[in-house]
Amino acid sequence: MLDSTTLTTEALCRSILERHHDTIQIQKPEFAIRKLTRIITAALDLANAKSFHGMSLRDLSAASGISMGGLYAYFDSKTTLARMILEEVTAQVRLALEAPPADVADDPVRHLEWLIDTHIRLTEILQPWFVFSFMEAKHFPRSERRLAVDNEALTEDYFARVIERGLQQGRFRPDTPVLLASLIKPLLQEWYIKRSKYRRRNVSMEEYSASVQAIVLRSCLPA
Amino acid sequence: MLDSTTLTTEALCRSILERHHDTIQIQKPEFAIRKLTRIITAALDLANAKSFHGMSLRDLSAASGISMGGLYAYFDSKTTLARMILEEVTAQVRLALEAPPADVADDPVRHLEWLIDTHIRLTEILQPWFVFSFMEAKHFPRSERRLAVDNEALTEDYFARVIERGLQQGRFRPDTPVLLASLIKPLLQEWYIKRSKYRRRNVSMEEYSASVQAIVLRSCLPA
DNA sequence: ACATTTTTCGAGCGAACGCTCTAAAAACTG
DNA sequence: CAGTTTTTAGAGCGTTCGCTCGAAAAATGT
Repeated sequence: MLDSTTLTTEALCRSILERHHDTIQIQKPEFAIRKLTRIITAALDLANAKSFHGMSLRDLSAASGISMGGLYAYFDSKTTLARMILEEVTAQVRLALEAPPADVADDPVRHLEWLIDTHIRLTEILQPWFVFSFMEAKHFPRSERRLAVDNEALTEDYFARVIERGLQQGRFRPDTPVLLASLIKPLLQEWYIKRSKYRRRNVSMEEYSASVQAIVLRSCLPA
Repeated sequence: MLDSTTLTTEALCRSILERHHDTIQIQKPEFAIRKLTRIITAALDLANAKSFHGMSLRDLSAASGISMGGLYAYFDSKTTLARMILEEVTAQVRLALEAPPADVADDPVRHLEWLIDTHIRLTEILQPWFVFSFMEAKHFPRSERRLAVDNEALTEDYFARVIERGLQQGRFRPDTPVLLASLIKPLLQEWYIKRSKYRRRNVSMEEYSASVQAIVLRSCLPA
């Protein structure tokens, strides 16, 4: 079960530090994590308020309280900073969705419900991270763009495999829309991209999750 | 019926010229439309390849074949250029969706199918325009951002009204997901935002439209 | 206490940005 | 063809960008 007390920004930054320990010039890990957390927090704030391009490193320096030069002890270019965030999002999606509970994995219907609910819960906790990945990915150099594309393909694949299994087991109607797996993804993205709109309308995460589940299941369950 | 021979870039640029005739310094309309078409075409190309921020006016000058100074006879700032495109997209959505054929307007089911199909056809013809509106809107000043938000609210409203009517007439199941109208929109956006993905998979517009219609109708029609 | 390493700092670099401005070219008018 | 208006061109302005670098400061080791 996903838990917002373990999925903290600090925890993700620890993971980032491990992945980039060779390029991050700071020696003391605990020290580095604390500062990296300040940097990433500020970067997500600024990038989501304006855009990653619109956020200057002087902005980031002021918001994080770390000098221009100091920032470059943690990354060697602005693009690397973006890559850190993109890679971490992919890693967390993998962690969250790859291993469903045993009692869920057997039943395609429950598995589908679980995937939808888990994805929404994950993006609720890590909303700024997912918004960043989605909104900024298009504007990056090729290799970084691939990261975001692969990330979406990964999510779609989890759904495609469950739907395929449901069809084979005869649990889903044969005329289930072929594109269903592809079309679930935008339904999940809507939640974090338009988060403020649903907050304004007092739509809870549970309501949203239930609506998506209803739409998906009614299009693949026998009438 | 939408027609790609009347919905040309030139036709939209004529509409833009009329809306901005007071700030565009060129006197001869036919002349202005021809050049404005070159500018907008190049701007959509460049902005969608990189991003609107990433597109410099020197890029635009080179791609459109119009000098730096010449560009400013058509707009007084880069933001105004963006606003021209955003406003035109909103206008075209209005034109396309506001007046359904008489034989469609009476039946909520057919009306819903028509809205979905028409929106997909519209965005197929004007794909670069819609991608621009969606991708770039977040990064603009407040007033321009409002344009894009209103645009989405407008689309959602067309769906919300039809669904409401279907419920009142008892044509739709009472437990139709409350969020259905909001969730149709991301399904329609997926088509133009990920256009290249579906081209790669040989998914035709008709297939896509049918899938979306199936998903939507199965969640609101009685079982 | 000093020596050595690690970390912080922000002024400064070249490049690119949005935008302006004036002189020349082109297009009309009579 | 001269006179007038309209349009074009691109160098140049001030600003901001990503990024660097050497010196100061802090932390650590002996």
